[in-house]
Amino acid sequence: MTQKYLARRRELSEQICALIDREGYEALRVRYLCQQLGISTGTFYHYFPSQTDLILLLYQRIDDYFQRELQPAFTGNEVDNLRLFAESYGRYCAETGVAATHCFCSLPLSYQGSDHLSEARPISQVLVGIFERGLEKGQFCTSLSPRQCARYTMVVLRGFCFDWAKREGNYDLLEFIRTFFPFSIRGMVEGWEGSGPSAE
Amino acid sequence: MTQKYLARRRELSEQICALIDREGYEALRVRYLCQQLGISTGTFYHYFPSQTDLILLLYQRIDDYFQRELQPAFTGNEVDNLRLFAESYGRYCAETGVAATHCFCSLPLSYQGSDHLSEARPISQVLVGIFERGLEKGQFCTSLSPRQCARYTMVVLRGFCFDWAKREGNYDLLEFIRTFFPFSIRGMVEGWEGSGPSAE
Amino acid sequence: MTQKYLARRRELSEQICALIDREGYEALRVRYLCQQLGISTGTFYHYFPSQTDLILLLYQRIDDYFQRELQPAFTGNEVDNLRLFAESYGRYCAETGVAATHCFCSLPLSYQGSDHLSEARPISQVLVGIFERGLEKGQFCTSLSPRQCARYTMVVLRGFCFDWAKREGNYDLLEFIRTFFPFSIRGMVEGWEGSGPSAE
Amino acid sequence: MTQKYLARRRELSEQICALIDREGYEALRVRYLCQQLGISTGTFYHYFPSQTDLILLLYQRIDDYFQRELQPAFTGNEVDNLRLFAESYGRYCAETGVAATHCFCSLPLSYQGSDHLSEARPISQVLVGIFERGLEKGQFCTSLSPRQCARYTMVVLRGFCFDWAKREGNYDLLEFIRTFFPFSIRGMVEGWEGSGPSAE
DNA sequence: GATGAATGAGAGTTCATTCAT
DNA sequence: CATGAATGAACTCTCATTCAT
Repeated sequence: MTQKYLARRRELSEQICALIDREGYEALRVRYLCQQLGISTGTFYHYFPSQTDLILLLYQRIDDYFQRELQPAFTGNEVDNLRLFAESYGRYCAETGVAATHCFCSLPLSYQGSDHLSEARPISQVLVGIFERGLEKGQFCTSLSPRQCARYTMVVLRGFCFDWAKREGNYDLLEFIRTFFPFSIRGMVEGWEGSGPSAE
Repeated sequence: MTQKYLARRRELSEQICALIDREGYEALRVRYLCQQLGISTGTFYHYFPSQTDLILLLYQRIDDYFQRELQPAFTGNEVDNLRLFAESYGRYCAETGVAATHCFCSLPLSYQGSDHLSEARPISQVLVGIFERGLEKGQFCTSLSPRQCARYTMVVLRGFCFDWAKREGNYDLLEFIRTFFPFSIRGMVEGWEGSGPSAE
Repeated sequence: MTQKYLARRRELSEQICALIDREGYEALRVRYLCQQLGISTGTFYHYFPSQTDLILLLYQRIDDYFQRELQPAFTGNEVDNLRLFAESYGRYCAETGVAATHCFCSLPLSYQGSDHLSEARPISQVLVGIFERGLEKGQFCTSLSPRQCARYTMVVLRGFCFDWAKREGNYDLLEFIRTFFPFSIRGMVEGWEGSGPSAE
Repeated sequence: MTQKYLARRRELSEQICALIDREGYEALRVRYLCQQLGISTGTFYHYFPSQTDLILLLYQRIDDYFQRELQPAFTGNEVDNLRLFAESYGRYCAETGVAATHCFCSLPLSYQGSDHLSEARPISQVLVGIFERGLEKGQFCTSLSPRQCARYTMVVLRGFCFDWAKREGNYDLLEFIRTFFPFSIRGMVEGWEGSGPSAE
């Protein structure tokens, strides 16, 4: 039954994500993964036709996180929301672990028609929303379109997190974001300095 | 003779770099690489004791580029130099190709005691120099140290280039840098807008 | 099922042993071995995680032989049992073949915590038992401990068999043992001459 | 010139033997050996047409040792000479090292018409001489021929030394020989007990 | 004589994937 | 639904040996 199938698949997905968080890339080897999950390789391929499906899991998870957990916490102040977004992104990476962060920052380009970097992805939509509303309300001050702002923000944030993962998490990612993200954004926000930490 | 050995090694290095530029990761497989170069695996290992030595090639190349080609072009205006640096970095990636860019942006962390992300690398030193002189001359306006500025700049630039490579080079990297790099830097530079292209 | 796995493993083990007996060292090369057995290398590694596991096969086989086949044949006369042991050891080598004999006489020292020369191995235990009982019953006459006697006996017997293998089995090992083993033992046994073949 | 060639070859031989004593099997790899000796592989092959020639070196050396150093020390008492021989053999192995001992005990069978186990080898001749004179003088008491005695003695001694090497030299070989060699020989010698150490 | 660059077969091992049960 | 035995191409790396210089 499809219902059952999807439920089991979701269950396995969660276990796999947890495994990747704990053990990183290693967990992506089918045999090892199956051992850890206590299933046969046959079963794995029953639910995940290809190994690369695993990568989609990581993307779905981050999208879910931002849609379900973050968006409800937003306030009417889009500048604050933006800061919240950036810090949440960093916190997500820090919690998810170096390995998983490295993984979804670097590995996949696009796979089976699904573009993981796409602005169509929910996480980008959340960000675009922030800029749309912020520009409307005059909280941001830039000639860029909301889509451009969102794109730029994602590139920078991903850069931050990937650097952290490449350095094996040997510094405080959240602190780094709090210190340097304002620099990246200041140019787009009138009076950002007054509304958050500043390096000056 | 060592002279001869080094010359041959350099010759092979160049061919390997060219191959990686053309074909990317694939080229890193020893057998394939040897086929393409028309040498035996024995010869390869004669010059490159380990496969991972290949990665060092990419880093050496970029360091060479910035030391030999860029630094002599610097002027007394460090803000201009910074822009030059960013654009050169982008141009280097664009010329080097998607595959090689992806390769040196993502793959190696550190290898055999040589930390490829280290601020000690020549390319970072060049950047630190810009900020040191710029701060001295009052061309920059920030409370961050030159090292912090350089670090931040590298993280952002790498983020730009890696994004471009992950999207398989399907947009103009240089244009992207010209548009968005000023945003990342503006907060550190008094009057940046007036001294270069602006998105406003 | 583990049952099935072990059965298949045993089946392959036997084929491998037979192959080693026939062809010796050569057979230890994974690729060749797989060809001969008509299995893929993947299958081989499924049952034998490492090539060195093959060596354990040879040791297990000889241990099994002495525990299952020889020990039940022992009588109350430990001097006779000792002779039986020596001749059986020789017969085992002769039947097993030059190649396998050379193999387990020379190659391995110790592997993965299992010491193949150890006095703890079943084959040594069998021998120690002979000397323990023989000394108790006064059938042997020596100041050495049972363990020392067993150790000495094994060293000598192994020396005999290894020599035979090194000479490519070009003489009758059993006859050699019947002729010379008494010399090695006589000093420990009161009246050995009367109880067996003598070179006088 | 042949003279010069042989001199250089002998010089290299000695360096190689020293190297094997120090580092064991490893030294048998042509490349490594050449590095250590400071010669090119071409030079090596000039003097040693094949790698297996190296093994002959070890045999020649032991033969030389027994001919030059031991034989002159012999007395008129062949029983003493036999003991001297056994202890010298052990001492030679102990000095030569575990690696070299393992090497010449196990590796080669026969090569290019030269049988390393042959009774024709000088070392065996020395031993045969002991038994020939001993039997003549009535110092030994056995029905075996001198050649058989020598053969048996070599097999036992080699067994002792190989065991020592296989256990990585973790006990005192000379003490072992002093304790156990008499057992192996007692049956052939009237009154051996009185003429040397006994385990009783 | 001496060099060392070049060779290339062959080593052990990994791992995503298939498919009969 | 689930199993896991079987596959086999591909991987990195080693090393004795040759030969043009």
